[in-house]
Amino acid sequence: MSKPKILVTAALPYANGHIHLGHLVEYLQTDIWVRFQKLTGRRCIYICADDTHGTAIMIRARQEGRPEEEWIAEMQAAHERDFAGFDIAFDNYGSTNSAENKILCDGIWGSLRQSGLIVEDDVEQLFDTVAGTFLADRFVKGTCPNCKAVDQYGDNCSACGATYAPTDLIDPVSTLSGSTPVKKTAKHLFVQLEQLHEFLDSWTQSGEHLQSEVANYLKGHFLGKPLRDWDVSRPAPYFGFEIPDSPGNYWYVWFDAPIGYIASTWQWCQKNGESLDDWWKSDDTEIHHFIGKDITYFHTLFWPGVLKTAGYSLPKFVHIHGFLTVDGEKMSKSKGTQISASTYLKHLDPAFLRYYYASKLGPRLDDIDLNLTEFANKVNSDLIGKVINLASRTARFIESVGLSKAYPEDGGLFREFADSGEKIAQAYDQLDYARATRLIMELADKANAYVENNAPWALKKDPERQQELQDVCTVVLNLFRQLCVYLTPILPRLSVQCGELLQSPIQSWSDSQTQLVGSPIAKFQHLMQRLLPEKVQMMIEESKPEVPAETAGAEQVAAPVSGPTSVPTDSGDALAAEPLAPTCTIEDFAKVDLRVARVIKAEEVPEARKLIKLTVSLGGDNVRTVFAGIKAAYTPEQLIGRLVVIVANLQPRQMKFGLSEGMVTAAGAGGTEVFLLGVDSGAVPGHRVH
RNA sequence: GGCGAUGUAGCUCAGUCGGUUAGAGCAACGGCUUCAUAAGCCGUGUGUCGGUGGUUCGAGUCCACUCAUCGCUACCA
Repeated sequence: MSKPKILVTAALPYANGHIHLGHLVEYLQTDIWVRFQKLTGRRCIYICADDTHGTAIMIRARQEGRPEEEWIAEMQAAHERDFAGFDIAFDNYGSTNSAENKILCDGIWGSLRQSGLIVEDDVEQLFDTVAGTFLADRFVKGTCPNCKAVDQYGDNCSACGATYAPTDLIDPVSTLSGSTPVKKTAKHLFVQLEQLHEFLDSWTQSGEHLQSEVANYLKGHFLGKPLRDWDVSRPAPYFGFEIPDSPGNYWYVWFDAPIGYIASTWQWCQKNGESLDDWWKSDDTEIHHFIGKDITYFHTLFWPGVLKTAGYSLPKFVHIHGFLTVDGEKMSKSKGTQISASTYLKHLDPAFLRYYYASKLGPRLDDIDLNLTEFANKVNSDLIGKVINLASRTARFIESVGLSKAYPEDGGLFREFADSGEKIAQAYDQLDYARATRLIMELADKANAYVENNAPWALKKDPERQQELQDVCTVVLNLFRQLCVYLTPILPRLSVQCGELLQSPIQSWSDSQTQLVGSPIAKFQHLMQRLLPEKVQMMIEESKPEVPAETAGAEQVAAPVSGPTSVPTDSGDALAAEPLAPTCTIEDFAKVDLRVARVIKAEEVPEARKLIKLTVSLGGDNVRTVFAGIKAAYTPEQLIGRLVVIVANLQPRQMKFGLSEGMVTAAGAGGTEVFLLGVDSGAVPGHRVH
């Protein structure tokens, strides 16, 4: 009997902020696991979506003066771009604001109604008559009813620690409008979770679905007493889905958010001719949720309760991870340690972070620390010094002859590497990536020692020993390939590069068991650049706020995934003006060879209206002529000497004024709005852009 | 306050059912090597395993207390 297929979800990022390195712990942990499962031949899909509803989005859109839909579309595009930048490969990335989600919410709501779980009750809340909306706790400030401290939020007092309802605040003020809110009663709908108490007790405590500390936490914190009713509705105005049988009321964002997992799966099913029931109502599918520890409650009590009631499969496992700290402290905007995904990508290779996180991630809820010094050391030492170095110190020796015809005697190394596959696979499967990387690096050490003991550089000098040289390099490159197979879930790009170098793509975990002999190898080129510590510093500097952090207010609403998220807000005009192109694969992108080049000459072309004739150097003798349509934005003098990024393998084009042998990349709308792409210091002509 | 966790070498962490002189990687130091992206190899660790007390022939490993750190504490998203 074949193993069940696997459906994996990561928490839905909230459409109110950008992805930062804290969020990425989860998406990378999940991506690595999915890639591992796929590599071993398991049928597995990775599902995610943007979480788009709620008061915070509504308020934000109002502040921006545009429709919520526009705002969330823009955020979603940014999220997807960030994920793609880190090689996080979702099978489907949906949105909770989708037609599919609405239909599913309706159905699940019907089940809850039918099961008699829904009750109505009046809730008194503060209402902002100016903004015309009920106020969530964080949108109200006032004087603490207990200690009389002023300027406290609606839920608890930072001075005395008292907790209270916002309606208890003395002299409350709405942070939205500055007006004095009034008390107003509205009807809310509740889910009586207590009716499912017995089921939740056994599901959470079975030891099969949760980490033990999570089960303990739930037992101690919630399950020891009656479960409270869960308020799942919000009165208008609210950005979300209106409840069909309760007009004027909307589902609370946390009701429809997890249903987004199903909705996104449904979209995937539609695209791939699959049946949703095969994935969400079948014993032949294991559902695995990956979440941060801050949203444990929703995924381990409420969500199983909903699934159970509505007749969907329960999660096989909810994997919960800890938070990210940077240099041992909470991420801090002012210290520049709250680093956005896009800022990271401007400076550093995503492979670095993928590897570093992997090397620190275990199966438990401990927080993981991004120690910036260790980050640079470890990445350089492990990836460049140990693994990649194996290829770069041997491949060149046998570029012309390829691999030996028969696999040489290697003292059992290949066998040993192959046999380690099982242990490494087990570590991956158990989410113990730290162990997996440790095991892989142990092997890399052995491979390097083999190089040392067999000194191919000495063999090279002796014409009598060329066969030996080829044999030694064949062994090392085979070991290198085994390491690449084992690292594929973490470093998919390296895996592809290894396939190109040895002209045999890595397609399966079992590739680590087969020897490559008698085949040619490609000309060696660097597989990865070293991590320069100064780039880390630049990244931190760029992450620091330019102005002091704004005081608390509507801007600072937490995202559903760990960590604070307020970041500068850019307008969506540029994106709207030119919508995203259809998705391209990494292979598509790899066809375009972008190179850093230096402008060594720039000349006016008198007859041309838009063109400047550039002579650019890729280093050495490699000089070419490029015509660029940037006359309105730049003068030739401004260009000489600077570094640009060019498309270096573009088919040359005969233009009126001469042959253009490439294209200079630039952003902007055109005309005077043209901004050449530059590179951070450190790059030199000839560097490829990856 | 309650609850869940964590506290082992300068840093990040392993230490399985309690059992001989407590381990790894990084960093540091010494030597070797030069094929490689100043990469590699060999060698070097006097750590009261947060503290106190207890159980035991024996505890980093179990128990109690204690200190420190982190997180959660549902109508916040």
